[in-house]
Amino acid sequence: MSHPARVTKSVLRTARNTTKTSRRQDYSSSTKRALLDSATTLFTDHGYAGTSLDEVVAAARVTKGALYHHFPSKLALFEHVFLRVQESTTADIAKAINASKDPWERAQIGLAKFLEVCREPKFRRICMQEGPVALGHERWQEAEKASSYGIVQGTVADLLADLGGVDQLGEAFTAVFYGAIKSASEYVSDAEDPDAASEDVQATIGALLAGLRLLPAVG
Amino acid sequence: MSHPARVTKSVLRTARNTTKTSRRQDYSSSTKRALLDSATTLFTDHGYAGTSLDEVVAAARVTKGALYHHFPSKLALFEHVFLRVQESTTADIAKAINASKDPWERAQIGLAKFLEVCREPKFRRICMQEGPVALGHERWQEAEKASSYGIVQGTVADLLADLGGVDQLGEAFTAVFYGAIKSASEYVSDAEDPDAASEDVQATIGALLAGLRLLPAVG
DNA sequence: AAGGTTCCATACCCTCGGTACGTACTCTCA
DNA sequence: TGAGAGTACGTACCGAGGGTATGGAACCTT
Repeated sequence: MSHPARVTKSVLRTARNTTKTSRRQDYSSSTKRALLDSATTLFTDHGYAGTSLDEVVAAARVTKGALYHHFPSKLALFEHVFLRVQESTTADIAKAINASKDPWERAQIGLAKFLEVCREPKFRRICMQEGPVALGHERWQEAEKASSYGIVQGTVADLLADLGGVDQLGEAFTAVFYGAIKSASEYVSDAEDPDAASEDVQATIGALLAGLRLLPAVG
Repeated sequence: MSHPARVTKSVLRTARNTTKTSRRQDYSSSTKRALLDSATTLFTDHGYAGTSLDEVVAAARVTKGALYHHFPSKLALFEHVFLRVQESTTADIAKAINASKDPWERAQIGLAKFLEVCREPKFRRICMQEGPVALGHERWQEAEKASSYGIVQGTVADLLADLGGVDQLGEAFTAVFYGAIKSASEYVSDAEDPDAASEDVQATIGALLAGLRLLPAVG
């Protein structure tokens, strides 16, 4: 079998391109990307246990030999998919947040953006639902702390600093708040009118935070 | 093979017991319970995908014939286990809550109790982690609404009614609040000092609710 | 251009969920 | 009270799917 589909990317590069990637490497990375892409859509649609490697390699038009050349196991394949989705999503949120400097506004923007990306089935299914079970709770939490949770942590820290004197509750507050917005995203995604639900949820969380402002001493 | 282990329950009943269960039914229900018990511990320790039916039947000292006589599939077995754990847990919480009449106190008691039961690996693993993936998000949510979520919904409704005039946010608020306490339970369970973490978390949620009280108009 | 390496296909193995069927035990009823 | 019926299993097997061993073709190196 020749490789008609894989050559696409390499022929588009000019002859005087200085990058030293060989044709062979182009083929390889292209099939790897094809595997990751098909795996992403299949995992999104049928979950981790619900998709067979035969389906993945068929969709990528290769065989299991190719898959096991690039990934040591099904779990490793999922982990790559997971990290890729998580990374791109986190980057989106971080970019949106950095549009402002005011901690309360940043929190508001971040929440809205988070609710938005959570409506993408890819992120919901792979990162929120399948992730913890497939990777194991421990590994999943570790990855979370480096991405979404990390963003919330920073945002919340700024929020609490703005209030002053509640440092000792920071960790607990972050955990609780993170759970709240995750659940909020589920609520929005499942709602028959997601836009209206999104407004309700943002109002609710806004109310909770506003109430926090009125308290003289939280700790 | 005789059934030395299964006879235990029936011989304890007195001879003049009026219940009309036959010896055969005793055997049957005993093996079914044994299957559910071993499945519960194995699912708790290794998750749904991580436990094989061979392990389950070996632990229950029967064979797959017995298992498939009582349950049509592995998933059905898990669902029985799931519902059993969920039901007993929900009953515990409901009982604790009903010790008081004041909505704010009921919420506080319920939260404390919820944080407590979530520290049991059985409930955490089966109902919180494996449940949504194994049963499917839809089926899991349906079961949740009839148990833990239902309790929270009632408690929150009383809370908001006490505040007055926030009916339209009830649904969204419940969803957000439920996510908050679920995440709080995780935080407590994973903490190196769960008791201290539990206090922090309860203080945090208490602060959020207290802030809510100060708001003139939430909706 | 010859050898080595990378990349991938083919064929096979093993675990595990599920099924078909046989059997022993028990309950019912004549 | 014993014979038929039905229940509660055990045993043997199948197929799907994750994983491996092996071979070969294309490519890079020298």
